[in-house]
Amino acid sequence: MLVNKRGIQAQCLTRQHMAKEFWIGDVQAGIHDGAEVELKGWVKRARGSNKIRFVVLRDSTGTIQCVAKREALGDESFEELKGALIEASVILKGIVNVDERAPGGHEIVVSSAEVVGAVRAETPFPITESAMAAADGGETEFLLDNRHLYLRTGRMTNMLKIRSSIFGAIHSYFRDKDFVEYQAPNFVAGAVEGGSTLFEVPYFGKKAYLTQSWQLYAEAAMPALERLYTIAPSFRAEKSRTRRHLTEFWHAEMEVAWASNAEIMTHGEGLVRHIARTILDEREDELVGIDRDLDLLARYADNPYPRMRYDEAVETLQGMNVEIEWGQDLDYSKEKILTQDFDVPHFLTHYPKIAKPFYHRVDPDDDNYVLCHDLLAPEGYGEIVGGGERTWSEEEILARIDDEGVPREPYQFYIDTRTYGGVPHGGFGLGVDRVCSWLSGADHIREVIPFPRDSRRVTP
RNA sequence: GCCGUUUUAGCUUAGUUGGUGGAGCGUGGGACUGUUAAUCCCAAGGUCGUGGGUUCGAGCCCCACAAACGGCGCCA
Repeated sequence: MLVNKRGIQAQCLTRQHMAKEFWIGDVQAGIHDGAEVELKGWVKRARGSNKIRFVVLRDSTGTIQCVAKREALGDESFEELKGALIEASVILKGIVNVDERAPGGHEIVVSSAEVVGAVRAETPFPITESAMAAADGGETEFLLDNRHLYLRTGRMTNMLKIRSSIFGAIHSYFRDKDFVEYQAPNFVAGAVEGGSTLFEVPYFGKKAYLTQSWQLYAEAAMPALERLYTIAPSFRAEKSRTRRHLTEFWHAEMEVAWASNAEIMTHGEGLVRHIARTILDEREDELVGIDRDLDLLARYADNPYPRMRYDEAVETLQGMNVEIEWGQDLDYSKEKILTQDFDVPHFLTHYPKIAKPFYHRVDPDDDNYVLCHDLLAPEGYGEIVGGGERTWSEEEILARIDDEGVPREPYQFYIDTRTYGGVPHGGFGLGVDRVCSWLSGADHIREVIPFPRDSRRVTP
């Protein structure tokens, strides 16, 4: 166990006035060697004989072996500890012993034991590590039904910590560049993406929808804040059953006034590379814990992301004998073929106008194209960022809304952004869960969010 | 919406040409003073997803339904 990179000192200071004084991660880092500690945690596993018992205790910071001897504990405490089943919560007191025989190099020689929250034998903890290993770590129906308990397992704990660092990295990237965090409503009247993927909700006798994106409301605030971002849930009623889709997902979006497509892409690349760097700095142990290749992540953090026009991508695919016609959006099967040889994410730019919604700005140099970009992740994880310049003149936005047969009325506030001092601007949306999934090497996007929502599951 | 696969103990699973359903984990009991997913012995725990059919006989063959999972379209 390595010394925590954020600094042991800081960890102790921030926690010292809490009801819980000692943390397993700190003990394994060696800062309590030889001292008496009181550990509060949960039983991960236990083994031993009638005279000596080894309890592997876990808390949010790690695991440690605790050695309990009958002669030292006394019969009563020893028997109570023997009855502490997997996931029972306990308080153990003892001396920290440096011992090579213990996993992690440290163990607790227990002097007193108290079971706080017992687990009954009739209802043992249903998830066993060995059974999970037999299931190959997969997301079985059983584990999804017991998600609230599955969160306690080592793999999920690692995932959730990595996820936390990714959220933190998004905030720090934007805040370091003087972006303002800004919130949009989740109940909305109109669509951003296709209308067929709207979740309809009854709203006092009217119909409302769950938002698909923060973007339109961000554009309304763009003239006030100029550089803004959010991290918020977006909702899409897609019946997609893939490893990349959720019906409720976390969306990191940004909007910048006076910015070109190229400038927005620079932010997209900067953000993704910053995220990769941050988890390498903050979550090395957790990434190793889920068997992620750190060299791959370093490559994603340290190298520039190439940019390729849609036309080039189509030509490349046609050169590989893939059937594709100009004007088609790239579906996943084609993305996958295109990205299979990528060693870092690639931007695809300048899609045909007919493949994209009305808010994308038409390329003034060639009105068959729009000034947009998608960022495609390697390893088959697909699109992680979509963005571009917005249609910003009043005349053009009205024409594009009418062309696409979209009603004007729900978008009046959006049109007003152009009516009153419209300026060139753009932004992007990043699928946070997709980034978590890709950077952690997960088999499925469900693995990186605590309570996944898809077209067939809203429980637990 | 479409295509495919699966469903056996609390969990993970084996189950041959149709002939009395086995195991590992977990749980209970026992043995063991240093274990590393401890080991060893014993025990409890199964209307084999539901309904129907074929057969002397169905976990296995046929039909219907259900649920779950995987994939596609669409997207972040």
